[in-house]
Amino acid sequence: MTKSARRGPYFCGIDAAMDVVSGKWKSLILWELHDHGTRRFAELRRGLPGVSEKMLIQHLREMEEDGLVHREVYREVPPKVEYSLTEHGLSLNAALAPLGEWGTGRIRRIGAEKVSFDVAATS
Amino acid sequence: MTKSARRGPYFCGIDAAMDVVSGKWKSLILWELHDHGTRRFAELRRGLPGVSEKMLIQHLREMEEDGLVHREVYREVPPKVEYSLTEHGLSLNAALAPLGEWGTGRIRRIGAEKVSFDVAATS
DNA sequence: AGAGGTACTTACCAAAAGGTAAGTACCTGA
DNA sequence: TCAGGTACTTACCTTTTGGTAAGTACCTCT
Repeated sequence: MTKSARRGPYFCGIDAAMDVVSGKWKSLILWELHDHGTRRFAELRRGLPGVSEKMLIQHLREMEEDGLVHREVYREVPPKVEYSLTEHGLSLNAALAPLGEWGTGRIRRIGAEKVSFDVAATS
Repeated sequence: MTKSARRGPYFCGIDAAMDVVSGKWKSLILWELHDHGTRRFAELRRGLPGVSEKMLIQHLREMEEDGLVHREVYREVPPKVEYSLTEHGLSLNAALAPLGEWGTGRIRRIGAEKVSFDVAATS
């Protein structure tokens, strides 16, 4: 009855890697966590302008299932939960670096804009 | 009136790269073209078990628009069209290599299966 | 007292992505 | 003559993905 799969079968390695990275915000979450080391839920939400809370936890849960992020719950009130990258999350991020450079080159080529906060924020 | 966009705005390079690679078969098309240098439409279809003709051309057209593949039409009967990677397609493929290796490692870790022809083929 | 913050969860809805199956026009080989 | 190949195109439908908005429970600050 799980709605998540992400366990193949796969055609090749790229196929398997894309499966865990595809999702509107996943690569951004990866970057955000790599950049800050560890982040709370609300910090991530603020760091990803435009993300909905629903998608944010959905993605975080899937990435936890896939062994990319670690979720540390502090049993206090108000609630505190910290997210960080696991070993596999870190290596995935490293593997994404060349792709990021290629993308930066493409942005230059086509003259695409960067997302600005006023574009991303819904209010 | 074009239904395709893929022109940003983007949060970062990975975002921009993912935009042109996301699509069920795109990375596979990239690999297939890199592997064989140049392929005809029907050769690609046979090389990607399970792909529908609709998605195959849709993806090929988008990748052509994005400057990743070159489409060479030979005005003969029966029709002959050859697809190959452009300079940018080749460099994208190179940038995907580390991701492919990471994915191969993940397949090993979770013990995922490779797609077999009987799984992929619809008839 | 009331606004706003913590981290979610849930129901409902819209848009995007992808699949099926048929049609087109012309050719080759059995 | 008739199946099967070439490279598509089109209409229709299902599945997947993502967004909205509300609710939960408890806290701090003004």
